[in-house]
Amino acid sequence: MNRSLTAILADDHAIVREGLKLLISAMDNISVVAEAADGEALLGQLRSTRADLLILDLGMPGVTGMQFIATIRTLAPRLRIVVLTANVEPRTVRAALSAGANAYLTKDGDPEELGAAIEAVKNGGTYLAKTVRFAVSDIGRESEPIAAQEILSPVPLTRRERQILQLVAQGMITRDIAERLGISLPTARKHRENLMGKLSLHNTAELTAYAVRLGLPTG
Amino acid sequence: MNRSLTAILADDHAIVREGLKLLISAMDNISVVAEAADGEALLGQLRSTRADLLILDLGMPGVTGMQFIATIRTLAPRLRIVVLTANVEPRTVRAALSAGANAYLTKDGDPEELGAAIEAVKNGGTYLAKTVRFAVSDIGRESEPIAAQEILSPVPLTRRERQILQLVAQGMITRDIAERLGISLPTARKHRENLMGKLSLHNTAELTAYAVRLGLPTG
DNA sequence: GAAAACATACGGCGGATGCCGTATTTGGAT
DNA sequence: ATCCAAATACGGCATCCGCCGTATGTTTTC
Repeated sequence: MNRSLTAILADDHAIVREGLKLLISAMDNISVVAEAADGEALLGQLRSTRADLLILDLGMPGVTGMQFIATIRTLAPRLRIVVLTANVEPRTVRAALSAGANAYLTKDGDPEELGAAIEAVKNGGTYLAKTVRFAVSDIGRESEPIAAQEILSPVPLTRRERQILQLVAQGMITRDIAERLGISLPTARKHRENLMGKLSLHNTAELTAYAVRLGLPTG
Repeated sequence: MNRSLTAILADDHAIVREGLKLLISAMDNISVVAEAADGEALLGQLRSTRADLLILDLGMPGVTGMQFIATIRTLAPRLRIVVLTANVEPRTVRAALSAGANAYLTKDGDPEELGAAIEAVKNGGTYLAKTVRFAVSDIGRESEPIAAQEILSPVPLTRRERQILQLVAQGMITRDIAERLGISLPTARKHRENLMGKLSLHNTAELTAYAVRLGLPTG
């Protein structure tokens, strides 16, 4: 007989979180011992609570992309990380796995996948939602050139770049951003270009969509 | 003793829906009798199932803004509509209420609000999540000039405009959108311009931020 | 059946963006 | 003290965008 698993549940939507908690509680041998609504709270819970499993919503405020997963992986090497998100982009899936996630679930997937994922990672395995398996099926022919540089390095942003990303999320154009930060337009442009380069984004729409999904303040 | 309430649960994320179902099932005198993952399925359920209550996620595919609520209100005048969404924009809140919603809940709200909202609408009342009450509190001093034009008409978008808004939320530039929809670039541009005019948005960043916050499908 | 709304398509103009350079200054790490 | 990353600033060029027109066919609505 196995001992019971303990899980931390991290999702910024309290109502959704409550529902997930019930869903998990209905399973055998697993209990939710802590919850978090943002990245900072989650780090606090990880310090004060010992758990086997983390159910992590990637859309949370303060959870800045894959860096966050890598950080957790460093802090708690034996913690099993189950990513649960609405995002089905192949790049995100690969990045999450490279950063150290043990499973990747999508919110539109079958609820039974949650149980399957927990079972898989409990035994040291990996689980991918059916909706994203295609994302890694072609990893053999595509991942080689970009592996080390783009995926494993979760693109550390500088302070200025983060400030600009935040203002972009609020729907600002570069001219306004420059004014707000008290720097020249060319400089703001350069920061923005560097930012987009690091994130492999190629236009305003992609950049803004990325910034908003990170959960930055709703200007 | 009241008879038990019946509810239809509409949310495109199956896992979230399952959690919500458990959450609702834990309440007294209410049971989920049908579920839907998109607008079309929901309309089918409304035709074939008689229910007292609808829990509606505004981010669903095929649930095109407030027109959809108005449609439901017409089809089932006595149905109580509880909107449950991540969107906290005052305009959206007012528009949902104007279109006929009986309650407006946000996903980041306290789970107890769900019970409170159900209780309120059961008795013919209205419920607003704490996080959005400010949105209508100033309706007295602000609603007069814009009431008829902007609030009551929650800027009805055409089908094409909605399609384009959705693709914008995915980070597409106009050229790609035109190609995807099989129309010319000038046409796609025109639709986009009309869309921005209706929403009073003035650049790509604002439009994208708006679209993403509406909870449109994440890529 | 007439009127209104919608979808289609095109052109011009000015500004903003994406991408490519270069270069100086500054602050922190070694 | 030295080195390096970061922040600052500028220019050019092709493209995209925002805003302004116009126009025609289709669909919906009254």
